Amino acid sequence: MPRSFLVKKYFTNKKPCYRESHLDSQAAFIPESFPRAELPNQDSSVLTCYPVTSLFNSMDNIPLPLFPVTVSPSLSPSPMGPVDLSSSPSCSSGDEEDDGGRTSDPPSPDTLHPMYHCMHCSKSYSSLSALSHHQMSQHQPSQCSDLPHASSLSHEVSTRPTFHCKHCSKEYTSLGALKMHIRSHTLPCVCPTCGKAFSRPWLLRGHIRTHTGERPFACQHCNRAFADRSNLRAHLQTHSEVKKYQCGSCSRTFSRMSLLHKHNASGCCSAH
DNA sequence: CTGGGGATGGGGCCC
DNA sequence: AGGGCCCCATCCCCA
Repeated sequence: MPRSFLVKKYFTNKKPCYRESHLDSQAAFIPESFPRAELPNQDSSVLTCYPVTSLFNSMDNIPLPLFPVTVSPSLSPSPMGPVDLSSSPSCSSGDEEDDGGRTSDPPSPDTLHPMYHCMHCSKSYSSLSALSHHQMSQHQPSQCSDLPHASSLSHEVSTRPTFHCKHCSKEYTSLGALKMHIRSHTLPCVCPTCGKAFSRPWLLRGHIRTHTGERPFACQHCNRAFADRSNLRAHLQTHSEVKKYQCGSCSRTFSRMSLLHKHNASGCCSAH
């Protein structure tokens, strides 16, 4: 089951272009077979994640919260616009309220409330007891037995706490998942070279390779090497006669899902 | 137009 | 619980 693509659409339209043409000349063969991605020692210092709430402006197109969640003013997007990151090099100063410059996310405890939803109506409560009281008073069994799905819904499901993102309408069943998601809003990992911000340290590491030219993932079949394992995987498909992604109608195979999608979109099979 | 490379995003899993 | 990594996916660009 695909995972990430289900929620990505918010961000897809405005990707900055970070192409570095000089990288092509540095695609040297690396004799090691599929080493783990590692950064040179010199990069260890740049892996620090810096809080940059001001970059949050790029998320303007994110839907407003649909739920009455608590929003800390300090975490709100800055109205000042993008900040000159080059002038604020290594923040990790500890006075940031968000995450203190650490890699884990801001959510201060008082801003992350699990919400309990009534399965019979759309009301939400910040405590289980409040929900129970609501259900007892408003949805007695005799009152809700005629609800369409009342019998099929388990009590556990209805009272499972959910954690809402205060920046968008997404909700999660675990605090960890929510924290991970919030990073996509706060983008705490900033490239010291260009100021580009990322949600996770390893994304930043991959990005830094675009500056350093490091390509730790080498193809065993040719001399190419890649900075990203996924790109190597896609490349390996080009060495295969039978590609991984096959058109269901014409049996033609493709090395990438996107190519298959293009193929389908072009009307190869549907046009007939 | 097509195929491929580069860059990036995000949920889930593992440690 | 949190960080790192895996895997999958997408978009852009170029040959």
